[in-house]
Amino acid sequence: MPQIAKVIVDVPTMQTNRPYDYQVPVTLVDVIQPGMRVIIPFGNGDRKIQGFVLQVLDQLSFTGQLKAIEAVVDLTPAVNPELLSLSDWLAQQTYAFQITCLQTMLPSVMRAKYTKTATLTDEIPTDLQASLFNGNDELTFDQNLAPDKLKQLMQLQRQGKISVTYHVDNRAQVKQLTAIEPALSFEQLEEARMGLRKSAQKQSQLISYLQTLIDQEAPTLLKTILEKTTFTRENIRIGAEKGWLRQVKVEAYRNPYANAVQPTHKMTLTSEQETAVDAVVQSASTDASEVFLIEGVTGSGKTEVYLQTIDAVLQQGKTALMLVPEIALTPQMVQRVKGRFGDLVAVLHSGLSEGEKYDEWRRIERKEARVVVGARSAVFAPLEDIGVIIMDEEHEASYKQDESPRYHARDVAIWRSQYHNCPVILGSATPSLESRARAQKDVYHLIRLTQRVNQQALPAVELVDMREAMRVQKASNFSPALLAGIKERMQKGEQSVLLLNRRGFSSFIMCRDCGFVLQCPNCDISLTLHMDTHSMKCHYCGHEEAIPKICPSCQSRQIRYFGTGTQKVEAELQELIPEARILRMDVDTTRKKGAHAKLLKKFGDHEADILLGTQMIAKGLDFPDVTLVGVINADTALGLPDFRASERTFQLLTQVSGRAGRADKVGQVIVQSYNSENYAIQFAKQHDYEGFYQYEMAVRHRGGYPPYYFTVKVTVSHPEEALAAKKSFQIAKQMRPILSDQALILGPTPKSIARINNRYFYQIVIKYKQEPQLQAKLAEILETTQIDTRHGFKIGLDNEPLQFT
DNA sequence: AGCACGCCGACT
DNA sequence: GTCGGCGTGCTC
Repeated sequence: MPQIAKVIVDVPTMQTNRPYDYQVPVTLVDVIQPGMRVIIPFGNGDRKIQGFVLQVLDQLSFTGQLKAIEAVVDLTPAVNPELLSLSDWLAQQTYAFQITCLQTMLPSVMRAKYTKTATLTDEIPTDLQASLFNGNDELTFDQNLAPDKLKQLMQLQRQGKISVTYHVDNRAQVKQLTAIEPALSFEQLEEARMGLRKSAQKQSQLISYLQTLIDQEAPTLLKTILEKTTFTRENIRIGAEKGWLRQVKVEAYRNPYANAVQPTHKMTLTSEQETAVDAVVQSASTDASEVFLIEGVTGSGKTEVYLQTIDAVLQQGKTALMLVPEIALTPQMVQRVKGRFGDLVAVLHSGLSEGEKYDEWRRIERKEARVVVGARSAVFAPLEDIGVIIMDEEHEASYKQDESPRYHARDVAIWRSQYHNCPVILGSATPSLESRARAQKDVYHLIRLTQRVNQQALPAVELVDMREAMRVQKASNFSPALLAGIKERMQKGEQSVLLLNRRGFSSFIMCRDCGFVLQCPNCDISLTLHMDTHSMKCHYCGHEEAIPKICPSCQSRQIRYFGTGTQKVEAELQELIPEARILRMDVDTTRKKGAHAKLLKKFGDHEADILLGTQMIAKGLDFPDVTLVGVINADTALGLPDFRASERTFQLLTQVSGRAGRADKVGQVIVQSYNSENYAIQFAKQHDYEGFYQYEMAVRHRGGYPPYYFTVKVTVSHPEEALAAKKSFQIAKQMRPILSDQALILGPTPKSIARINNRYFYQIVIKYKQEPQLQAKLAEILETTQIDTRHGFKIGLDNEPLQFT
């Protein structure tokens, strides 16, 4: 009976965002399964593209001429049934194309690359063949093909002198290594030895060696033999030639953590920790999908709770998924988990090469790894039979992807937990207001860890009012109190960590005579100074140019740096304390792979007194000799027009405060600010999350913000500002009639950076409580504005956006 | 996305 | 007359 496959094709547009029917060729009838990738002809020219099989049916719903599947890419489905249905839900939830969702769930190497080649089928003038085809009869189309050559090719195509073929390249390469195994039995080898000449010492040795390998299950890697024995490549080759041994290819995993990991052991739990573990494990064994919110002060041992929960779940024969913000996925963290569960752990994060990520993914897929630790996209790890999903630092904004599909890993985690009937742990010292409010309403189960494991008091936080400090001294980033603190630690041989809250701050260049600021030609934003590359860069579009020596506007030479970059602060501190050994950690010094870990190791080895950095130093670092944490500018985020500014400031301050004085030494925190009376700073000083939560909830209630309201953001962009504005007003007007009186439309307003990459952005934010028609209307708007994309419009939807600026 | 088709202005 | 510009529709 004829088989039909429903296929999602790799053409990310609104119109092709639906399954297409394909004939399954007889040869593939028993091969093709849902979730496999296939290569299919698509469109008029039958160009070859990749697609995902959704279902295989024996009935067809399509009445036209079917095309047949060309080939299968996978031997086993790349996407299992769970993830297939997750992709469907995700597409609905985030208004993204299903193909984009499917590709997001897989390692990037599994995304197809397409090439197009022209082959000569007829005689053409030799000079043309020489210039166009380089004398060959085949040519690959690519972007840098000169326009005139492209014209010539099109002409040839019209004359029917070339044929165009499409290729789908699969970049996912399995790394293979050569290994050997004995090809004969012990006795046969002995016989072979008899046939040798007396002088063939090495060959005899090889036979003996092979005999020792006979009982081994797996083939031995050639690499290992060459390293550990005296046999050479040539010896092995002769062995193979004489039929004593077989050379086989084995799949190798690129193991990014090949170096031995220190095993770590279970720690004794405090009674609070134990209660937490028990509650979750209890839930795991009842097949319920509860969400636990663990609100635990810094140092309360949340990680140990996670690890012991994972341990219990593994013992139930299930698997575990642990999500960590990218920035917290430090070598320290990985070591800790690997140390506990060894080779059962797969790690997924952006520091791995594409190939390494693919290998880790395959280890999970083949059930060799049963614990996955990773950043946001690890939430799609193909684990089966999940027993618990953990999300550490659940308040972190990096769990939300800021490109399509704009999903929040927390939502995906909860979806998967319902599929697997397993608990979710959301852990944080400073939970997001959304999660904490859900716990209040008993949607989540709240567990509070109030005791620190070492029973030590939280460090004292001292606020320094910079307005005051600046009155008595000249402008500086360092108050006398902070400087004194740093010097004191240096004398005691202890260390300091300094945080530069960089949000909304960076160094730019301004002319002191005319006030000219160097701007990006494509975006409405000033260029940022980068000392390491000696250039000015745009952080939005990547535009780069030389640092001007004279002002382009008034030709003055008085063009100077402004703002507070880490480099500038480092220079100032060095000047103030010449003998200080300072390590700077920011985007520039950690760009290279492994640089982050190297810097941290240096600091851990006491090669520096001071670690100076941006947000990235706030998370997860654990150095016993750090007894002072200084926050250079606590309140830059507070000035931003974002209702989450206070929450972010509170979270950041609490986070860094926890970095001071672990182990046996007392810690101190010095926070410099221009707004020390601000409630976020005050509650952070008191280490009072619950107080902050109550206060902030009241603020959100008054302003009508989440978690009291749901939000959705519509962004419209166009190269012409007036058109972008007009379209956004049109959309707002369409929305109004279907919304109830409870819903509010904010805007349209231009984005705070109105122009990015030569496009103007306008946005609308809809705040609502319950709008049954909203989702359908938004989907409809995406559908109807489809035509406008032809005229340069881009319309994007962001469900529950984290960025409002 | 990328291709064909079809309608208009500028050319051999 | 036709070549080739782009606007429009469609892809199982």
